[in-house]
Amino acid sequence: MTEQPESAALSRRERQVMDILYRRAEATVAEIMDELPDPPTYSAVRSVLRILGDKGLIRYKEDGPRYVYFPAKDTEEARDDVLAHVVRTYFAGSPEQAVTALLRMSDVDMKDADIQRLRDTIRRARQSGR
Amino acid sequence: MTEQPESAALSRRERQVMDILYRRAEATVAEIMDELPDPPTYSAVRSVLRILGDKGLIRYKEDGPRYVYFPAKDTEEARDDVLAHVVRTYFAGSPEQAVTALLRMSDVDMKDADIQRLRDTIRRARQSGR
DNA sequence: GCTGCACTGTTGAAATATCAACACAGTTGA
DNA sequence: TCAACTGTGTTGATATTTCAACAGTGCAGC
Repeated sequence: MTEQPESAALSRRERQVMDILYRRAEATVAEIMDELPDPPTYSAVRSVLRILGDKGLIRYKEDGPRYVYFPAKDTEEARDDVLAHVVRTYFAGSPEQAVTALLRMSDVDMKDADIQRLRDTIRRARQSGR
Repeated sequence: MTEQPESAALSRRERQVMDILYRRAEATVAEIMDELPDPPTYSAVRSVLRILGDKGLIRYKEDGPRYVYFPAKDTEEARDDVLAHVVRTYFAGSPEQAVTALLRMSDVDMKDADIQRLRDTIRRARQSGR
């Protein structure tokens, strides 16, 4: 069996909430509720937040009368984790392929020549770097 | 509320199975079972596969006496979808930032000058493309 | 033809996730 | 002060997910 990152163990709602928190960096219950698909009640959102807190994935600070929630893991670490997972799952472990896909996706009109140049750049960096 | 891709609607086990299928391209029930964390029984895995089939996310072909399952969506489309989600959720919608993180993470050891050149390449391609 | 084996098909129980209701606390403004 | 409002804390019902048991099918070897 292959070890999965903890994020893989999240339920549907838990994941939705974590995504919102990573996207916004922080959010109140009301804000989270607004962004959730098929928004449940305030109480339901708070249940999910309590569970995420129990799992150590989020924390909160007080902002006057209310709580502001944010991911416990810092952004950079979360980014590395998710990229590692995506590269391994969808790109056969090849970051270079992922980069190429990102560029193609983010700029449809990029010329093939540009992509080729980029690949060369990466390849050169690799060879000199190691 | 923000629209979520269908993958966001998957349960925990469903997502784990889909990840395995994307990573391996295809797999039998036994293979999936082997790779699942806390592997349940054969029957349990098949239940998940049936649900994924009902949702139209996977298909199967017959290989002699057994089924071989594979994602219904083709790999490239799945890659684009997952990258789009990651970029939006973790990189403030900036593919360029994602590329930089990928390169840094992947031990490419690119020089700053290389990264800068890469950025210029992307920027130029964007401007001319639009 | 049997028997054992390796599968799939289906059903319903058990575990978990999801959700809402309600009680309670602090703040604000009349 | 007190009523309305906006929060949190907790509990338990409901819905979904997860799982295993068992029946049925086809095939290989004796």
